Amino acid sequence: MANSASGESMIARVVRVIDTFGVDRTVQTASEIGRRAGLPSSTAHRIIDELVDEGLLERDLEHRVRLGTRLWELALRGSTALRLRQAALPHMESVQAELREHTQLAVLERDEALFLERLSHPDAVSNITRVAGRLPLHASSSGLVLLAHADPALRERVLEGPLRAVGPNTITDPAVLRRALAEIRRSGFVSAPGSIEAVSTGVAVPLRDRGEVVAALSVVLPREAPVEPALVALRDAAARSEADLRDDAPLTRQ
Amino acid sequence: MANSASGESMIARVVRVIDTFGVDRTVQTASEIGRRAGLPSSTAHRIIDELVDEGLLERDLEHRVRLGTRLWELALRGSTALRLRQAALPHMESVQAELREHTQLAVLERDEALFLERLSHPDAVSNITRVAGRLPLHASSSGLVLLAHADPALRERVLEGPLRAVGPNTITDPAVLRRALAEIRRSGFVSAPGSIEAVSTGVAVPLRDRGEVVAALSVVLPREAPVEPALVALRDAAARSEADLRDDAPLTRQ
DNA sequence: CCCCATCTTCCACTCAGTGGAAAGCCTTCG
DNA sequence: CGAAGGCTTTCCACTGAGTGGAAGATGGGG
Repeated sequence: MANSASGESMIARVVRVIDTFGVDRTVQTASEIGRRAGLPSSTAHRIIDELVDEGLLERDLEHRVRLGTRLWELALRGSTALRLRQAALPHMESVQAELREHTQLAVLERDEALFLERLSHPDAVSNITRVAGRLPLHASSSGLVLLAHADPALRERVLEGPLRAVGPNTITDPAVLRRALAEIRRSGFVSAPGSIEAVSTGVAVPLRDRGEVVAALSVVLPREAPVEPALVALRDAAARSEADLRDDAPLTRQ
Repeated sequence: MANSASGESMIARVVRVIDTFGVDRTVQTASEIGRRAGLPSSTAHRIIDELVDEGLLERDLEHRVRLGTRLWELALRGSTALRLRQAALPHMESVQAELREHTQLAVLERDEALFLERLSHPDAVSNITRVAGRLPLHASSSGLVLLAHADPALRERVLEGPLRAVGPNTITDPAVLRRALAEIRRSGFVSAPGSIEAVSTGVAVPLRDRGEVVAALSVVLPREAPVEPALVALRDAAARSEADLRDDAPLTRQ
């Protein structure tokens, strides 16, 4: 029966195929991919064959399939994510060298925080954040900063939605969250002890491009560590990153 | 007329659309994308609309189109590129801090070197390498290492192809290149003064995963700088990165 | 040797996708 | 202020890219 019984498009199917891969699932057989993507086996094989031909997926000698390097290249080369990371990375390195803690860069993706970069430090407290990983907006310091400066319609949707606890101190009361977000906008930063894990405090500041908040820069401190030095370092790093974004702007203005 | 007059697939068209973006072209109108991808305007608009719906592209309020953050996420989350970068990044930072020079990580992509990471240093000499950028294999220190350890069939194709000069000292004689590659395999590193730019020397070593060369780790030094300290630092970084890859392996063994 | 999972090939069938045409919108320029 | 040009949106008759079940091949493990 052609085309698909469900009426879905080829693009939707390709996204579902690529979406089956994750940090914890970097290699699969074509049959596994098909099952996870909800596709008949012969259809899955055909689509995967073509993605391999285009370099978006790669097959090894045992027929196992991985995401292709070409896909990585296409997705990064002209991306906002790369530009943000390039601008922020040297300054994140400075923060991390000075504070000896995890340092992170996140952006808003739909209704979650997506982490573009995470410089881990062996001295630092345990932290679940992953590069290309997501966390709920209300349950991470980065997410709180992004939510505070987000489009009001999105903010209201998040405030109305379920606010599930992730850590022992995750804010789950909408009224409390609303006040916290207002305070973040006023003060320009957040310090969130225990929002994700009991032993740590996330500290985050906004990173702006032409006045708009485009990312959040954060560190993860031990729970009782003083916040002020981290805040100073983060604000400095954000300011320098913003300057680099401005310097870079003519290049991207096509 | 349906389907396409050229008989090409939807996947091929989507790749052509995304391929129109690059470091020097991060924002375009849908009409520009269509022209560059060789698609009729209405077809281009329709494909772009759907890619936007899936988050692979994003449209701003002026109808300009960028690569989507969702595409970045899908391409990175389960990718070999991310895994290699995560393993290597802390050690690249150490190399860069010690040597105060550009530090790079590259993989083989078809018949070129693709740069996964590049830690730039303000003190360092000028360098054209870009993250998600490519260089010919024979014309960069990273590329030479990757080529030395590549599949023999690929190596022969490169040796037979035109070997264009990129810098003043790029090797363009196949016999000379063949000997250089053999020496790299013997010695385990390359020092390539002027292969890209007159003022600099690239030094690169292989990075292995389960015995196979999966990447090249390199630094770019001033032309007359001593190579030995850089080589020691790179070898150490490669060894530590390889250890981190081994530690990480159970996670990715699904 | 059997079982099971994966992969490959086939093919009748059909609707996702096509692209030219027309019209609307917006910006720039004279 | 109107014209020009480029972009975007909508329409729709048309059709081949894409479908998925069936059958068979392959290979690993018990």
